[in-house]
Amino acid sequence: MHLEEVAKRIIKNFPRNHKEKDPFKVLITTVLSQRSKDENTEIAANRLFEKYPTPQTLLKAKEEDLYELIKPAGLYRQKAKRIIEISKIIVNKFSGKVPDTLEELLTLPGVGRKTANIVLYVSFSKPALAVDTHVHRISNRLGWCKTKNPNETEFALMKLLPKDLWGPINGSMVKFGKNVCLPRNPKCDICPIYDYCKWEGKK
DNA sequence: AAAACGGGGGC
DNA sequence: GCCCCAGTTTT
Repeated sequence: MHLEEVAKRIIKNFPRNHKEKDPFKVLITTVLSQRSKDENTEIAANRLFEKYPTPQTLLKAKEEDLYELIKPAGLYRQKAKRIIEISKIIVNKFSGKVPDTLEELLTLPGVGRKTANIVLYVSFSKPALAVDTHVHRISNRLGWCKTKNPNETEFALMKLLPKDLWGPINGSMVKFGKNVCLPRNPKCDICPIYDYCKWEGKK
């Protein structure tokens, strides 16, 4: 089976729907999600947006006030500082709109390639690969690439897959990574692409 | 390339 | 206590 067909099978088996598309909420939620579990991220994001739904409202927020709201996501001091700073830059430099290019997004504090690419794909429907540890690990396990870090994986996957698959395969791989292709004890017995995996460690 | 950053929650 | 968690920044 061709690599592209395997990718499509992953996408079919682990579909990912992004309900929220508002660029500001996607951006801030993704910053909150860094080094944090989904459930806790969601609690933090809901509490934050209930009080501060836009960058304009966040301009007046006190850092200490954000601590309590976003605490469940962890690293709350650092994140509170970044969220306020991001809001300032968006309002003052980008006329209140989240920028829609990789270069501009990367100028925001706490926004790296992974976070920027999520915004590009989810909110602006642009082809983008947000390569995190899951996508990195799985791409290498499958034998799609031999890369040292997520950055290299991003460029490897861009060459391997057509643009219209970048966003979908990314999200689906994360889901796959959390449900089946786990870092430590992968559930190879229920893996839908077991036959196409070149990993020596597979069981 | 590696270390620092710096916290909640589960076990 | 120790580990993981859709990372980013600094050294």
